[in-house]
Amino acid sequence: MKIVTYNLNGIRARLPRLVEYLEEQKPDLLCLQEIKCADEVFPIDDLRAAGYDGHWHGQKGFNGVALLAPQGRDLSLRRVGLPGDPDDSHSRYIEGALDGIIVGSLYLPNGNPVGTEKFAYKLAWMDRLRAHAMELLAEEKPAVLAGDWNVIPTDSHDDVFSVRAMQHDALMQPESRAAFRTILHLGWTDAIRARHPEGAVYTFWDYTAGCWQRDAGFRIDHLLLSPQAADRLLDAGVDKDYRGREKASDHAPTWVSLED
DNA sequence: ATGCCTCGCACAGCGAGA
Repeated sequence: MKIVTYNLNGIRARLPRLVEYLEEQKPDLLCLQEIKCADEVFPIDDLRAAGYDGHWHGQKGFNGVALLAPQGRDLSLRRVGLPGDPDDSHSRYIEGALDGIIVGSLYLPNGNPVGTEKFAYKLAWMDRLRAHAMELLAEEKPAVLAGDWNVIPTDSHDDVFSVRAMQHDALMQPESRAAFRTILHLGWTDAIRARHPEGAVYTFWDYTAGCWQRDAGFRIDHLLLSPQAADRLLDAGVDKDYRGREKASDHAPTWVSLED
């Protein structure tokens, strides 16, 4: 079972890339982020024509998350929105289940600039995610928390092309990393690092300054596995070549394969 | 120190991204 997380940076601008991905990779479950559209203009007809269906939680212009699975598969919707703050207006979390596996698609706040209310919002959102991640573990089922976590886990070149270039970014701050580690240490497994303990595995390359061409990327799209999911881990990786195609997102699809 | 590029919005540049 191939589960993919893909930050699209606009589902309408990326529709040819997305349909191509579905046809070429045939994922069992796709977690989307930054769809950047209101619910009523989500291009569900185009996705159904490509053989997929799903659930989405949109927002005009910004954010937005979704879950897709092949038509005919029983993808159920468990939750829209992250619990813990009824006043939070950002569409950043949606959760479903397929074949007994719980899957959350999350778009964690970027948090820049550091020292502003945006950074405080990021940390508060991460604390809400921690609480929900605990609730999920208590179910003792296979679960995957997949998405754009907007955290570069370490200073290693395996995670970031240049510490110096990124050191003041919200993705690299000790507080962001501590919150990420706190969630991991509840009992979640970082699927990419479980399968690739060493070596650069980047998931994002900025559009500017020729970052893609010189492989100046970093790792911020993560799939975290509950113990029951980690027991079934077969492989994980990044479908990197989609980043180099025409009208690409600045993120590459990142995936995990679980034993059926 | 800022722009680099790209998106959506709305139809001109601007906010946001990371």
